[in-house]
This record gives sequence, structure tokens and C-alpha cells, in this order.
Amino acid sequence: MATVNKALPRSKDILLSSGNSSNSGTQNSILIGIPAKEREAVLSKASSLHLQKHLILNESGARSEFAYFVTSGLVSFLTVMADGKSVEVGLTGKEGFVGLPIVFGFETNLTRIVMQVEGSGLRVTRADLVDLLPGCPNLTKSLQRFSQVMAMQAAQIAACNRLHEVDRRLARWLLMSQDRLGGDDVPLTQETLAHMLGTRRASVTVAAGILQKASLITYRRGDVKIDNRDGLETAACECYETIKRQADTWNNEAKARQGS
Amino acid sequence: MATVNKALPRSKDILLSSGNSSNSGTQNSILIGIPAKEREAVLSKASSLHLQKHLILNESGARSEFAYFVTSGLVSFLTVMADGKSVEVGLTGKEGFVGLPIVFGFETNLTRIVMQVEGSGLRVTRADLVDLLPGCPNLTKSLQRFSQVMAMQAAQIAACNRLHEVDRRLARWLLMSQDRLGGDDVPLTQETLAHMLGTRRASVTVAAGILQKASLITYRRGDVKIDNRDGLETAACECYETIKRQADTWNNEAKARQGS
DNA sequence: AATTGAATGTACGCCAACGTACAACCTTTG
DNA sequence: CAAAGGTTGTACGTTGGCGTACATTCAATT
Repeated sequence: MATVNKALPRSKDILLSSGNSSNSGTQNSILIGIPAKEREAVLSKASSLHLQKHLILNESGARSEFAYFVTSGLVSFLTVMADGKSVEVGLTGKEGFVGLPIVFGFETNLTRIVMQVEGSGLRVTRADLVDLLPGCPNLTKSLQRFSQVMAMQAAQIAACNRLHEVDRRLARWLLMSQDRLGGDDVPLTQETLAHMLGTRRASVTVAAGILQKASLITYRRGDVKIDNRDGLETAACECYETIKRQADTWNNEAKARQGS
Repeated sequence: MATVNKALPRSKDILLSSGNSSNSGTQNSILIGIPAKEREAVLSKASSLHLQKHLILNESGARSEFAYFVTSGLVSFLTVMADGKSVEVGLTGKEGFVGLPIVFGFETNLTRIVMQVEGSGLRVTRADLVDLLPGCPNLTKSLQRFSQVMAMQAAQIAACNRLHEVDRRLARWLLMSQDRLGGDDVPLTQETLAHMLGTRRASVTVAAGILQKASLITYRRGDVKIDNRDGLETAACECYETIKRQADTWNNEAKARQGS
């Protein structure tokens, strides 16, 4: 069971570059989908950061000081209970954004937001983002729509976590993260997976064993490799498909806007 | 287990009045919190409806044709699986709104939205709402903030459904609905509660029995009465408190705006 | 008042997952 | 190379909830 959080590292961000980081922004779907003028405005205020594994972008219940346009890696939104148990309620990658409460004028963020797979992102301060938004209607709209996509994802995951077995949920999770990462391996320990699935580490071992025996995945310490994607889709619950349909709507939209 | 949905009644709405229903709008927190001019604009396009029990305001996956400003009753947002099992991912009453996808420009709504306790609401068509929003910045902002409140609620409920036992979840649910309904009885059958908690009807019977034996509630067929609210708060999981804090932020905000 | 149908109580075997513990294992570090 | 520490495998009894079935009770008709 999502063992009690033993001081997850709150490591220092590594600053890659600051100010007008012209090309790095082109990795994030949201920034890609807005007019160059708005994008430049954001980039002028953004710092390009390496976001290392287990970095907490926002602690549960804490004030959101920064917003992030994720450009690579895997970010997970966790609801954390008083006893340290946690469940993932959302997942995003280079198509995503962290800091929605700021956009909507809320102080704090209920969920803990963690880098599950290291990556990079563009960071903007709360104050800068608040200043930027009124002059960036397309960005604003894009972020609002993104918030809806994440809300729908949360609704589906909520039901999934209640109704489906660990091995199916694990399969769903692996597919979702592959979609967001690209490539076919997911560098994660079973401990971490347990936190996200809201289950015990031992249950993940068993579930992963089932998938491996079926030749769908192979894994070594801290690294899951997906061998048979189609098989994994069959092993996963219907929720994968449902969430994917939503996510695709979102992604296609971004691509469509890119043309304009 | 959330027994398979046997043709929930899709009963006819009962039209109470149409057009400029001047005073009925004052029951909904969102409408209360916006300037009179915007409120009047909405009311001029709204139909005041009685929303009977089990009325489906939006079917899972269906296109949202109408939006509703709820003025009384209890509305629940359910994620429904292919086999008919369901879990509640959100709950609202006279402080709420149905039709967020329309606000954000999405076609469909993933969740089924049902009247769990009969009430009333102001209905606006999709087209009318879309026309209204550009001229109503306060309303727009209010709806966007409401969407965030519901998203946070979904995140907490998601984790709760995974991590907490039926009787604690039931206690949480009763408290949440009492907050939204006022009074101290919740007119619901155990079958309905099962759908929302994502569990079997028989499990609800047992859980309700536990709460009744502890003198926290009494119930007869289709009606739960809350006898000891403080006791029920102790019996409930931490999620009740967490969600309430969020909801209060929202409600206080609405009240504050009312002064302006 | 009798009848009907819905709502509730309860019981059965069963199973997935729990909490816990410990051994085995691999990778890194000194 | 040995030690150390994180990662994984596995096992134990326990438990909450499942699926199902059937009996009971109540409320609303006729």
C-alpha cells in the first residue's frame, strides 16, 4: 500500500537557460498551439529547467508558486492522505501544464505533483503567469481546455481505481505512460507504481509478474519494457481507451492549431 | 456492486416557467454571485424546470445539449463503465452548474449526470449559453472557477474510493449531501447509494447498519435521517473535511461577490 | 384489508488485496 | 572486492468486499 512517504527528495532544479529560450518551447503542445506572439511572451518570462526524477513541482495543499510547461518526462498528480497513502488522479507529459490553480485564481493545489520520469520544462512564476494571461487569450483558452481534459481523466481514473483489478490498472498505466513518453520503456520502480495505483508494492510485483509471464512486458530493477503493446491493450481495462479518446481530442486540437 | 443500470427513467422535464423568471435565479450560488446585468441576460434565455428524481441531465458520453443552473436538489456526476457499474465522481446542489463541457467548447460529457434528489433548475440551451458567455465575463470566470472546484472534488473522491472502507465513504457521502440539501434527511434508497459509492447494495445495507447501530443515523425505506452530525463526521474519512474546505472557499467567494 | 412490488436484511462461499515480514537479488560505492 | 542499500520475490494469515440468492418487511395501490 502506497507506503508512507519517506521524505521524497525535494532536490534543486537545474537551470538550463533563462529568458528568451527560443527553441525549447517548441516541445510543449500547448505552446506549440498558440500564436507565435503569445508564445514569445511566455518564453521571455520562462526558465528552461531540467526536472529530475521525484522532483515535487507542487506539494499537496501548498501554494502554487510556479507554473510549468512540461517539455519532456512524465508528471503525475497524486492525492495524498494524512497517513501518506496516495493515488494518482492524473498523468501528463509534454502535452501538459502544471499550475492550473494559478490560471483560475486559486491559491493552493490539493494534489501533489511529481516528476515520475525525469524530463524538462519551462517554468514561469505565479506573478509572471498572472501578468501574461490577460494579454494571451489563446493561451488562456488552451489552458482552460487542458484543465477540462485533466478533469475528465480524473473522473475516469476515479472509477477505474474503484472498480478494476491491479493488473488491469497496471496495464492501463503502462500504456498511458508510453503514450506520453514515446519509446517502449518506462523507467520506474514497483514502489513508485504502487504509489500511483494506490496499492502495495507487493501487489505490483504480482501484477507485473502476470504481465511478464504473458510476454507483454519485461522488467529489471527500475525499468519496465513494453514488448507487446497490442497484448497490453487487451490486458488493460476499458479505461485506457476512454482516456485515450479524450487525450486524442486534445492532441489533435493542438496539432490543428499549429497550422494556423 | 452498482447493479447494471435498468433503464433509468428519462422522464420528461416539467416546465415551470420560461423566459424572464426574475426571482427563481436567486437560488443558485453562481447566478447570485454575478452582476445583475449578466444574471438578467441568463434568465432571459432560461427555462425554470422541475428536475425530478433520477432525471438524467446528461447521459455518459452524450453531447451536452443543455446547461443547468441548479437551484435545489442533489446532482451527482457518475462515471459509468461498459458493464453498467458506476461510481460517483462529483456532487453538487444549489451552488452548482451542469454543462461545463459547453463552457470550454467540448462536445460531449464523459460522465452521466443524474438528479439523485429531486429539485429545480434553470435550463439554457447550448447555443444560448455559447451566445451569452462572451458578454458575461463574470459568469464565465465563475463557471471556470466552479470547474476547478469540481475537479478538485473528483481528485479527492478518486483517492477516497480507492483507499477507504464503505462505511466511512457512506458517512462522508451523507455529510456532503446534507451540506448541499439542508435539513437532516436524505431521501435515497440503498440501491442508489450503492451506485454512487461504487459498491453492492448489500454492502450499503451493512454499512448503513453500522452507522445506525452507532445512533448516527436512522433510516426507513428510501430515506436516511441524520441524527448525530458530529458523530457522523468522526465516522467519516478525512476526505469529507478536505472536500468541505474546498467547497467553503467556493461558497464564501460567492457570498462575498453578492455584496458587490 | 388484501395484494403487490419495491426496499431491506442476511447469509453463503469466494477471492483480491491487505499488512507484514523476510529472503534474495542486483547495482553502486568505497 | 566487499559492503551497503535499494529493488524485487514470495509467503503468511487476515479481511473487506464480491456475487449471488433468498427471506423479510414495508408502502402504496386496488
